[in-house]
Amino acid sequence: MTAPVLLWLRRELRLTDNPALRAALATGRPVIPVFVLDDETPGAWAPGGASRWWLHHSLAALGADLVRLGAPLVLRRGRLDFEIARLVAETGAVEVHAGTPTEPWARAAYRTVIDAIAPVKLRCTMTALLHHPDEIRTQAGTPYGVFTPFGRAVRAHGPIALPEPAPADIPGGAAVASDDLESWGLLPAAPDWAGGLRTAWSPGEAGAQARLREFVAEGLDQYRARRDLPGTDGTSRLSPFFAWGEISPRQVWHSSAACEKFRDEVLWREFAAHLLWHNPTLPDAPLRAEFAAMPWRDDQAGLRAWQRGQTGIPIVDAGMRQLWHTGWMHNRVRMIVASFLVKHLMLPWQLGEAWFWDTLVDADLAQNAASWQWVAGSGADAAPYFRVFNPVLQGRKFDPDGAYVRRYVPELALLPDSVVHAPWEAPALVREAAGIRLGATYPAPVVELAAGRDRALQAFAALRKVA
DNA sequence: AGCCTCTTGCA
DNA sequence: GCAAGAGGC
Repeated sequence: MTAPVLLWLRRELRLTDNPALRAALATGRPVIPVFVLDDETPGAWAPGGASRWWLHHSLAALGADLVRLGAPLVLRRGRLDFEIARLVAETGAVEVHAGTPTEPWARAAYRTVIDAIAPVKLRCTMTALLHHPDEIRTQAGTPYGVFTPFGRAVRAHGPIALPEPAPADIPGGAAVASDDLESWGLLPAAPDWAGGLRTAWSPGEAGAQARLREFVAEGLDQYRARRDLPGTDGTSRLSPFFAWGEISPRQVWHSSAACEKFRDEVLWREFAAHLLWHNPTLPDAPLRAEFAAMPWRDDQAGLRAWQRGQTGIPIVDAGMRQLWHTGWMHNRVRMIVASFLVKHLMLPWQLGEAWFWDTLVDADLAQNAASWQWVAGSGADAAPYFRVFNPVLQGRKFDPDGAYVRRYVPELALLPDSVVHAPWEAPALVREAAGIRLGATYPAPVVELAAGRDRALQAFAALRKVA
């Protein structure tokens, strides 16, 4: 019998346009697909709670698809290098095919896998990005640090390869023992907090394809006009499918030719991944060194109010509650809540990054780190330090009828549009008529907005002076 | 991918 | 009295 190859799937949980799968099939050998759950090697960046919920359903869907195609998915739990080496030994595999890792911890781990399986080779193919980060560089040969020229360079780099269809069948190898997915305990049990996630999402490749089709058919032409309005269904909501590689950026790119504004968002994703590639400490340390001296505050109560959506600022609380209940937050609101944490509360962006990592179904190391640093002002192409989002003005501008706030902060539902984003501005009689008592039925603001803004501007200005 | 203040133009 | 645009932070 022909010796098999392993197809090690990690964050490319799809059959459509999966170059690693294609490379494995091209060997002409039986293919044994494997997924290894390793909660040790990633350290702080092991998947968070919401990501684990998603992963469970994604693996269940992929497993069913792979059975149908003839190559059942093998699940193992343990250190990546041990488990891949063990599987090579068990199966007599002559090669291991995988997606090119993009996270710094994974890039290091794959080097230990290479040592552990030698002389069997690990063959990596880029599955997560349009281009390998080394392909996109400035004339001077340096990585791009500003989005606009980066995007221009990607667009000028040549046509994006067309997506490959899923194979009709996969020649499987001899049977290999697999863990039972249920035994991994990826789903929350006591308490089961995933009710809102189940309502909001259909994880897995079929769900990804359905969502893409629906967005292209019904949302793409309105994207530019509605993308910033959190009360509407104006964004693609593809991010969680991207996070586990249930859809490929090439497929999304080629499906969205009718809207360059949306393609820009695909390129922002690409930009963040390239930034992390070239700056491995991006998730932990400010890219601009002078930000290490930022006098962040220590405020457990403020952090907790932010996490729970109890800051007393309606649009912030709506966003944080949307995140808690659905595992996702509208992008416009992500910028608002992040700015509020980092600037008005002056809490370190790493605390927000960690909370998002645990609660987002689309948690992605590069996107999360690059975006938090962008808001904090410490990242590449960052928002200037003096750019402080005013959550009341943002709310009035992007949620003018308060639909979003009312949906996620129902205790404010009866307030008139004019004050729904600033209940403290409402005359006492208006608040009373709406059933609101500040500090009782809804929190008083944890920080006075003008004072918080001034405090942040002063701290950031001092930082700039030092630099 | 901001906010604020000031100015201008018009009612 | 205000909306809209310019320019500084």
